[in-house]
Amino acid sequence: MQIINVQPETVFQALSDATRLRIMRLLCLTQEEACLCEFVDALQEPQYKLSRHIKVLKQAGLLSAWKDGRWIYHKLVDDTEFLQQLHKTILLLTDTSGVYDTDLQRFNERMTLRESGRCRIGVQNKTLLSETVNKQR
Amino acid sequence: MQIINVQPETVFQALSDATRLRIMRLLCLTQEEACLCEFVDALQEPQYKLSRHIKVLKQAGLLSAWKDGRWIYHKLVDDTEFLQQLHKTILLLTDTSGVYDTDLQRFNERMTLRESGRCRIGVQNKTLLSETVNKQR
DNA sequence: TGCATGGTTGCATGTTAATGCAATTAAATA
DNA sequence: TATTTAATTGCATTAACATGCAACCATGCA
Repeated sequence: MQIINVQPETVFQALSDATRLRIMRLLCLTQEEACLCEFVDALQEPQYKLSRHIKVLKQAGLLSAWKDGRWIYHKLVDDTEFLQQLHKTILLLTDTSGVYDTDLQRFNERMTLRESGRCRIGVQNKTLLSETVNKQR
Repeated sequence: MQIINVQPETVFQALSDATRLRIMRLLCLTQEEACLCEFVDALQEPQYKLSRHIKVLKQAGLLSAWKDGRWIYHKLVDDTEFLQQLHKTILLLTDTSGVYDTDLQRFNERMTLRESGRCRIGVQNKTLLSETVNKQR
């Protein structure tokens, strides 16, 4: 239902960005599904930035999503042998800088705030939100 | 001796180009080492173009090379579990357009021209060579 | 030592992509 | 129905990248 015709190079292109690799690594490690606000708190990156990176991963056929009210949960697509192998490969990346580990810790902490397995709060670090200027009228 | 500190995203960045994937796929399939002119005849792409793509792959720690006179042989680096897994993944890419297969056929044909396992001729398709303009004096 | 040849590279050009800001969309709730 | 809020997106800017052309480097051989 998802992947129709993604060029091989598009997949690797999607993985050629440090932030997108952090997202992928986190999902490979945890085998979880998560919404944008949880990614924001785990990676400590601006909401709009992660939103766009997730979009790229989705268009490359690497992620799928389902909607639950205002929350959209993202998870790995793993319905081909290629993708399963790719995930194994991503897990073998050496965490030289320690980011992957830090991301995982913050993610796990953030996951404790779920209620009955669902995200019920928004981004905790408010500085990472895009602000809407008060409309003067 | 080769990989010192290649960022994870640099590896995938190197694979995010169709031509570079063709080079990698060919080497994964054949487990061979080959010189530039052999790649040129196999992929039917300009010499300078492949030269630069091979350089990118080398800088990403994916290829290594050794010199034999005027010929330089390139081969896969596979001294880590990550790289071995990566090669498996590349082999699982579906050859939707059939390029990988065509490349392999032309490569195998080209390999029959080797003498005692060595390349002894240059690029066969001369239109793929960069030409030097005659110097007027 | 000069030439042929395998391979590399500087320069110019067009394209794609990442990011920040701020506005917008969409769904739940008061 | 107005407001809050999770998420997306248009716009502008900057940087990175692929490519073609033609010159250049480097090695072996006449």
